[in-house]
Amino acid sequence: MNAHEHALHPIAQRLAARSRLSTEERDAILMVPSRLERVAKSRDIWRPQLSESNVLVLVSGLIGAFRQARNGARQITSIHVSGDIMGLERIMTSHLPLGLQALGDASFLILSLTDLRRLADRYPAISMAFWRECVSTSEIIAERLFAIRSLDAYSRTAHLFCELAIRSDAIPSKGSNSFSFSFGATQQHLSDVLALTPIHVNRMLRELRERSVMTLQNRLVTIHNWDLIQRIANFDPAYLQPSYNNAGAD
Amino acid sequence: MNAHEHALHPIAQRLAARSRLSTEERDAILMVPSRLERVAKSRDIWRPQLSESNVLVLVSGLIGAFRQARNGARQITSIHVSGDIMGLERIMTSHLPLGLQALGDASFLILSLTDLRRLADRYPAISMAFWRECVSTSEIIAERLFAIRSLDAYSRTAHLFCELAIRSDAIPSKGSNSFSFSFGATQQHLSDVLALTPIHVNRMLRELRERSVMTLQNRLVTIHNWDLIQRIANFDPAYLQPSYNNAGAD
DNA sequence: CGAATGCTTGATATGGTTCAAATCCCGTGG
DNA sequence: CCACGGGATTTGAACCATATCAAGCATTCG
Repeated sequence: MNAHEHALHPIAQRLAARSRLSTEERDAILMVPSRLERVAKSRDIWRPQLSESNVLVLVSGLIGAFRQARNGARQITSIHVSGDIMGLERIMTSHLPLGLQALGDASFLILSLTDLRRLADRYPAISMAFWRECVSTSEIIAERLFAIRSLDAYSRTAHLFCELAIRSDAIPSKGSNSFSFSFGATQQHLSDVLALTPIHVNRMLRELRERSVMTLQNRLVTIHNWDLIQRIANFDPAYLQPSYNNAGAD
Repeated sequence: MNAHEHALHPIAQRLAARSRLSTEERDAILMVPSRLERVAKSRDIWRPQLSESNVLVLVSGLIGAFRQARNGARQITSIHVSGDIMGLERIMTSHLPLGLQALGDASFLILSLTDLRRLADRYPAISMAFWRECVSTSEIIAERLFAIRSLDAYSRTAHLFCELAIRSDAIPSKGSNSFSFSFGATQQHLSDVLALTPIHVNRMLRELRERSVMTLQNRLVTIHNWDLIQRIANFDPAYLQPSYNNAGAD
């Protein structure tokens, strides 16, 4: 096993988890060259309006995908957790106004768009797997839009953590009602995701803490009562359902 | 030319406009059976949580894609205009919580998911074209999320009509600053898209009218000053850029 | 140990909501 | 052709969730 094969585990793993891939296809993915990069502290990785020809795979930490208004105000459209593939839509449409911002420390793989396009051209199953990834990202954004509209600040905050708990694979298989996962973003970042002021985010977190729903401290989220927080958030994990494996059949 | 070929023009046209398709591929699309359906007046077409095995192509009128909370509150995540393909993501992931609602009178084609899957399996270029459609829909949702967060009610309303003007193909090629397009939805519907009360939507429309920016009356939107409304909306059409044609090259 | 960054709290302001009600508009049936 | 009815639009007034402004406190890190 060479360095690349090892380094690429994340993307192959992600695709294989959600789509059925043959050994040949899996190997083809492992052959794609990549380079690991790290950022310490929150920092912009991509600016919107910048034509980029790379795709990123998050290895550790959190990255926010954002859009930016002329006045500098940001909306983070989705928080990415490790294993997520970012910028894949560019295979279809280059020049999208997408920005990426590390939320805390992060490390990620950089792959070339050209390589991935070649891969998609050659292996239809991989192309499908990519497509499925894009749909999944899109669902997350749609659900956030929904949450921002119809939930008040308290439920909205709860909703985000419900989503992250599942996407970070933090739910214990045992029906335990309490568990933890790491979360390195600041309250400022949270406010960019939730469409709230940092001040108000702080108050909502306090309330969640005081009501023994969940705590966020030391970059660690602890859910005290999984049933309760889901009820508060009006949360229905359907939209996160790991996609089904076969594209050809029902 | 048989009935089906005629009926399917919309979908073939849309795909061909954004992706390069061979004659064979185009013909294959035209062969897919479809059925035309109409609804008079606003009405739900699909309920979320309903597992549907169809894809819809809007022929005339407007259809809103929505999510619904348990308390009945709706967020319309995007308004579809004629030519749009709805529910295509289901090729990849069935069982998505998507609802569709006619906004006013509408007519649309119904195609079977199975047929389209077969098509995608057989013709990689068509599969790519589908994928591109999904990315494009997803961009529209992301931009709406952004608008709801960072624009106030007035700009937000303007923003929606900027988007619709372009998507409805209403912008005159001549650099004229004023033009019209039809828009059959009610202010109630608008409030579901904009994340505002119907009352407030009404006020924003009044303000736009009084300031000679645009008018909405008799199911017709008239933009009086295209430059101005774009400035008010902070609108940058980049995200609607008809996608580029070749997936294989930069 | 000092500086920076993030967190927390209080006081005040406001954009948009909510509730209530009048008016307009258009299709329908007499 | 007119009267009727019901949805859609418009307006007013009071209220509230969240923003804004201001300031002090806690951590972390160089």
